[in-house]
Amino acid sequence: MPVARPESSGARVIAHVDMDCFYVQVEQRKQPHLRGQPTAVVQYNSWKGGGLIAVGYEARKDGVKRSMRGDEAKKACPQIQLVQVPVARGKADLTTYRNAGSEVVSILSRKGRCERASIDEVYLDLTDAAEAMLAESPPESLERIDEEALKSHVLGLNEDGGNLKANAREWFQRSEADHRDKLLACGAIIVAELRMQVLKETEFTCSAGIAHNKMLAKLASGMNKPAQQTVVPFASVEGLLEPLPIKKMKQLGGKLGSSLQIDLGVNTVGELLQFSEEKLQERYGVNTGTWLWNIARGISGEEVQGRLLPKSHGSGKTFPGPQALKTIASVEHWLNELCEELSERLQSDLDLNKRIAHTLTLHATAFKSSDSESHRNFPSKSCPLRYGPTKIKEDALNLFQAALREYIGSSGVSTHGSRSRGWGITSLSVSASKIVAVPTGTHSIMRYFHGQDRSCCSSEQVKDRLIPEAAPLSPSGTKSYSGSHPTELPIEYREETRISGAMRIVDEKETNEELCIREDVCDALQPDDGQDSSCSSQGAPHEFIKETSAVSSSGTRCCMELNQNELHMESQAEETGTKCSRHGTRPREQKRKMVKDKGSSSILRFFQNCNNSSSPKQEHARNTDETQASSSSSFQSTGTFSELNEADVPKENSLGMPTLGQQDELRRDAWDYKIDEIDPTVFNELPPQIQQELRAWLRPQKRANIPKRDTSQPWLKMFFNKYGVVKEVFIPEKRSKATGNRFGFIRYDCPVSADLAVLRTNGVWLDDKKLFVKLASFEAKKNRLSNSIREGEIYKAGMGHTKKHDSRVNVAFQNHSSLHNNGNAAQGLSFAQVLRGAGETSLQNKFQSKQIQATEDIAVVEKSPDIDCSIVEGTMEEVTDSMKKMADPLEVLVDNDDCTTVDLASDDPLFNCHLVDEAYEAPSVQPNLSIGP
DNA sequence: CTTGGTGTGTTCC
DNA sequence: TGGAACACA
Ligand SMILES: Nc1ccn([C@H]2C[C@H](O)[C@@H](COP(=O)(O)OP(=O)(O)OP(=O)(O)O)O2)c(=O)n1
Ligand SMILES: [Mg+2]
Repeated sequence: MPVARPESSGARVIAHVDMDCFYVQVEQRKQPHLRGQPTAVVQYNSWKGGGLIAVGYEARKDGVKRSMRGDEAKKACPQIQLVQVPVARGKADLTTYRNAGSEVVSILSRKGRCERASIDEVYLDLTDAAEAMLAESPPESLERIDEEALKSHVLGLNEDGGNLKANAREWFQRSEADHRDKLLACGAIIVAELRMQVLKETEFTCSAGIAHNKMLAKLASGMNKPAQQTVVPFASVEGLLEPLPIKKMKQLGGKLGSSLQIDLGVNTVGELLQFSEEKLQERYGVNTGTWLWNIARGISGEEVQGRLLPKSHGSGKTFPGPQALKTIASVEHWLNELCEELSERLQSDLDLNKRIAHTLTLHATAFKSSDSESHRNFPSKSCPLRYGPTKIKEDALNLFQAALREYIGSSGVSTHGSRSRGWGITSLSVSASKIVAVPTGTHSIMRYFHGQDRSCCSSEQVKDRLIPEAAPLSPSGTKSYSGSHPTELPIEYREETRISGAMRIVDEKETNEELCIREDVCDALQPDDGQDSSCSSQGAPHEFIKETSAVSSSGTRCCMELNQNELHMESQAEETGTKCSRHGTRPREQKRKMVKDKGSSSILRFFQNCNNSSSPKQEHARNTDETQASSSSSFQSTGTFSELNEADVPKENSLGMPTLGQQDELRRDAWDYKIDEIDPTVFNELPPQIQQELRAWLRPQKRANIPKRDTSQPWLKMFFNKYGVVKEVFIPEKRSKATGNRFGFIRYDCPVSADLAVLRTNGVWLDDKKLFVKLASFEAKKNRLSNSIREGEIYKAGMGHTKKHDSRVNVAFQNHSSLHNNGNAAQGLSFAQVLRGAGETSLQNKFQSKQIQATEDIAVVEKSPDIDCSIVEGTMEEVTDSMKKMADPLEVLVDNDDCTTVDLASDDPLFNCHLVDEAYEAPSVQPNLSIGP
């Protein structure tokens, strides 16, 4: 029953809620005997006791920090209890924490629009609820205000003197208070209730900030940390921000913040006020400049996104040091593990939330030992995502191979069979993104995925059946959960019974509808032979979260531009401006001094690091590189920074800027400090080398360019190693007669498809024939080819996209790959489905489905029924045949860039060749849709 | 192969 | 666009 927002005040009530030492609390709930004890969560304890990722407040008192090793933590706090992160498939498994986060979200989303900001944080827009409370039962009229609310810290209230709670009560009930303050008071009461509810239902404590925008709320939630809440009244904003070190502000904790410090000399938010918006824009770009100008004044119009579920899922692992993967086989093994986890989570998301991911991405990091100076990053690659563990594994491996070829190909390091020659993989990850809710319709996907199991069919049934029994962690609703878990299960068992982290969004409009997606709606949904197509495994949802607001509230969501406009408007309106108070020079000197002191302590730390590490480091240096060793010892011998000048640094430096790699080595092996532990406040007092490094660090990470020595055409190079290993490249002298374009041929070690039909039929390359650019959309293609191709005429079967092939051919017109490429999925268009054998869709009618039995991989953009699409399997002849049988071939516009090399004899000049025209755009990696051996 | 490990989200080109 | 870079939990 939201009350309309009064015109008079655009003030919002925004809360940020952050769980206290979250993973630790999760573990303490699981093992209650840990409560009250100094506790931390580690992963992989075998090496140096593992790495800490969460630290309880008792242990923090002893100086235990996140990212310490387990051994260090023990040293700092001998009684510390270290709990290990669960391990599954040989890697850390964060499922329990995701699920715990979901529990919390399901509670915190009850009172207003809610945004899941991270695994343990949410933002809430409580404006409506606060306005409603103010209208119906304002705090001043309340007999009793929640204890918890009264414990709020209210910035600006002098907390030092006298009774804090009395002060707070007075503030809450002041009748003469500003409307905005009253709203915040209501917000604080609501938040206190929510926090109590979280505690009651989950046994977790959390902290919160309540303010007029996200930025301030976030700032506030961290100010008083375990189990407390902090309110930022409008009037306190200036006083809060003015002395605040800029690095404390969200988004300024990294390079941008350092740049402000080093390049602008700005160390506190107050000092930022002196710069005009134009000045900031000039240095940091229009968007960032305006953003900086605004946040310095406490202005942030960013909306709370109504989103309770993650936008992507990922699974990754690092392989540090000697564990680096050096064979394709080991990469494949780990990719398989990662893909299995990912597939499980995708399956859960589908089951619980009816969401489908459309893009699979592979990331990796690698090193090349044969240095070769082109120190490029391992590229990431993506392709359309097909559901099912086996398909995901296969596609991920293909992506990896494509990326590896690119990585290796450019610098001459070779692969020898599957064994690496000079490369190593130090991290792998797969992720799934472009997740969209499936459209509503008439057919439940559950029936398909779960076969005979009717109980999974409707969401209601799922809810009724699964929630109570499957969720030892948390029944939905208000029933509180007691900590009576079975103690540590064996890993295997736990893995099988683990709970999905995904949550079901119940969309009001859709609750009673079954899903329209059916078996082959979307190629993406074909389950493969893998294990997780069964109903049971991990389908157990533990939460259904009702997406109350947001998702569909079409107008407010999305568009950055709108927000930016709001920003401007707000800066003119009230928001929380301190805009008149620029150039507060008076406290500035003091500030400087203060930060300087802090800075010198950081310098001290720096020296200590140097000294502490000098002897072991020296030893280490001996084991590494001469360069490092020498720079290390030169540093030690000089003893002071001021003497460490250019002459001391490795020769390369005198020639110019050192490479990043060299700097890295210097940084870590010779001196052993971390670049972001240096306090830029004292930048000018740092030794020149370190200044230089800091500047280098600040510079945008350049894409290391592929060395230019290569004279071949860039348009040709885009296809190098794209589909296989390049065996040969040849570039005719002449240009295409038709287009005037340059062109070339790449011969791979495998069959490819490309513009070959024309070449074959002609016998002579390119004579009198046109080259056609591959285009994504039917319309574009039609226009482009209108001169040579008539609608309604069948030319020849072919493929929409060049890709690797086995002995058989797939034909795809505007299939999911095209969708992937032209971004339709990303634009939120929904997918209709074509069901084998059923006759409801237009596509079906056109294709007379009976003749096309193997309609895997079908995706149709509803918006453009004219480019309905299909994939037909078979040999080239078979495919051509079946297309001729189609009732209405009008849409089947095929041009002659669609053919494969699979039929060619090995001595054919075009065997395994790909013709590349300079007008081509770099294609993306496609899943290997081939069938057969 | 190294700001520790595993995930997320946004911005820019 | 996809992909890199960045920022954060
Ligand atoms: N570099 C990081 C930071 C955080 N986390 C995980 C562990 C934390 O428990 C959880 C939440 O992060 P927070 O930064 O909110 O830290 P905590 O919740 O542990 O402590 P606090 O009470 O300070 O919020 O995310 C992580 O895995 N790696
Ligand atoms: Mg937290």
